[in-house]
Amino acid sequence: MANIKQIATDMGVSVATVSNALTGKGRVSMDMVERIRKRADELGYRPSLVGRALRGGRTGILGLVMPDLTNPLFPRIAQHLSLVADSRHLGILIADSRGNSDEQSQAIDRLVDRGVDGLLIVPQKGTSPGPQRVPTVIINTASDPDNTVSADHVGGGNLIATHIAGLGHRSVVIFGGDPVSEVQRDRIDGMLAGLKNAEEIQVLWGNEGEGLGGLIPAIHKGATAVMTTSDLLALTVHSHLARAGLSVPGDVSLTGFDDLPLATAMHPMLTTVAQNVAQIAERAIDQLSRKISGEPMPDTRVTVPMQLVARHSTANQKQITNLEVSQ
Amino acid sequence: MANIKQIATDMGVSVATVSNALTGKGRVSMDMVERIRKRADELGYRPSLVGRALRGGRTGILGLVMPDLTNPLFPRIAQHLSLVADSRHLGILIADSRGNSDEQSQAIDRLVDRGVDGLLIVPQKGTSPGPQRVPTVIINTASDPDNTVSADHVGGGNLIATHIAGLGHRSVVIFGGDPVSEVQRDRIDGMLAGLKNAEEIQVLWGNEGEGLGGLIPAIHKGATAVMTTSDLLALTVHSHLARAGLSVPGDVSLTGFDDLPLATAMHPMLTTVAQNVAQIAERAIDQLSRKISGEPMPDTRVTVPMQLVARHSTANQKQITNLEVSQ
DNA sequence: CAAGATTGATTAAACGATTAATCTCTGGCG
DNA sequence: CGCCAGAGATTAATCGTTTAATCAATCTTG
Repeated sequence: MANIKQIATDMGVSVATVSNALTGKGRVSMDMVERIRKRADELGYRPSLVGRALRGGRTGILGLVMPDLTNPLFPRIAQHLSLVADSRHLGILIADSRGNSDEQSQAIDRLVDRGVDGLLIVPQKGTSPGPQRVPTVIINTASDPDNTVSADHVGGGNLIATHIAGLGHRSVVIFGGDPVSEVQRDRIDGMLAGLKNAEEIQVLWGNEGEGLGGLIPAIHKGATAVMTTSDLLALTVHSHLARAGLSVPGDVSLTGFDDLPLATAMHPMLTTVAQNVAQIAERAIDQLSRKISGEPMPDTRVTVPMQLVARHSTANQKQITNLEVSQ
Repeated sequence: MANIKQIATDMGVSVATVSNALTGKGRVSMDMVERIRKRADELGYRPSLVGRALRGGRTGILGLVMPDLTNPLFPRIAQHLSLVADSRHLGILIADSRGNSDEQSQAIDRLVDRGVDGLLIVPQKGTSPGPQRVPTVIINTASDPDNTVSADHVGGGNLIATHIAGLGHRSVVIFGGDPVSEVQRDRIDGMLAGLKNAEEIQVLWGNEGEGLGGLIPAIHKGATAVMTTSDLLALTVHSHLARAGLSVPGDVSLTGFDDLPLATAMHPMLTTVAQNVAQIAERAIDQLSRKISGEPMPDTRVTVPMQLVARHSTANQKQITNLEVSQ
């Protein structure tokens, strides 16, 4: 591998001059700059980022800590983070927190040992990592303390609930996966806010088939819409409705959350709410870069709006139900 | 941050002695080793991996190149790779190849510039990256050239086809997403091999709703099972069958591939085939580490068996169909 | 034309570790 | 007593870069 010394001896100048010529700092004649650049190109010279890191005290690498990634949304975040990082000439080192907060801090330690300049943390459900030895930005849990970049889960809940209310639904079931998750609680809070004119709201919890017992009875008692806190949950609900002979959206409207790939694979395609993952990634890296370079922070908590994706699993409230309700 | 020099002056010895004491190399008295270790602990000393990398020529970092990750399997691979890497004291730097092979080589360049010791590449569909400047292992495309670690897609296809054949199905539809994908072609090859006693096999291609036109007619002509090359595809097929009034597995058996989270969220739960992602990750990093350290390679291509996950979307062939066939 | 400013380059230290080569003892042995 | 071996430590080079300090030569200016 060609290094700066090689170029220097080739051109009969000092390494300092080469460094200055290539980085554009210091004072070097136009002529010299050009010749050095040329030679560097010929040799296919690539500066050693390791050498640079040692001297400069910055590796240009960000650490990304993710929880157990059963949630299909995380990879998309990772993908966009990596895209944005690239464009800023940063690298991303990943670590897995394996579903518990002990491993989470170990993962963080390993990243810090490797000399990352900052940390991006998607925290375990229900935990919020304390202050770290390096600049840190938390992703995606709006209820967390400062230094957080997050989708507006409350706003998203509100958005989709308003959609449902606008279709005339007055009796609604809300189905959540896990009460420990701040994200899910936020979403439900938003839904409740958006449903303030509803006549009957029932909140059920449970995942992977549990807690579905209350669903069918609720519908027979007049509920005309089911709102879930995740597309995966919506799929489960959909299957159960189908088995009970209830059609979507004919008999009951159904909504998800996150706009996962399965939302368009289902039939009818799922009405859901999408996170602007690209923007979350961008803002997160923006914030982190600012912290690293010690710039003043304009706002310490950033919230990115969500977007309603209306598809075919929601429809106007049926007339029959209308009659029942108006009795 | 405490460094080796700090410890050295604290103890009144040279940095070389400290380094030797902490790494266990060179000649240092027991007594000295103990005292140095103690002081290092007190200071919370962590060696600078950057300094070490510069001197040693190895960063201890592996680059992971992933294609556009709409495929929900990739994140699981990434997760396990990160786990295995940890246990070997390696780091993983990620890069996204954004769906085309140009960006893929740029992503590789960036990783190499960062000084990774080796590359793990999950290639774009239909492309196979040529030889690289650093040791490389390709993941998950068995039809690729050497240096590949992959699930046995052919074997997996065979496995699930044998399951279907064993249930008495003789007329089968195979549904693939994208003929460009080597992986999917391998899977289908395996299925065909496992169905050699079948009487009628129809292969259809298409994703996101396309190509489904031929499905219902095929079933009315006597097909009793549909096999797909992906769980996502299976979900789409399932919805279409339901709309046509056909039940799974009552009227027709259905299979997926990969055992994604949605496989258990569906109803009935999907019979599918699972990749042993943990083992793939382990073997991949094993191979790569060997290449990096220049050890002789026992086998250049590694194949990891897949596993049948029989759930409730497959059942014995119906009697009615039996009659039809036996006419 | 002398003093000071400017330009273009060099020197050398620094970042944090590893390691080959060297040095200084002490003890063993003939 | 003299010599050698080996233990235990040090010295100094090295990895590839950046950068403050310095120097020599040229240009400006009163």
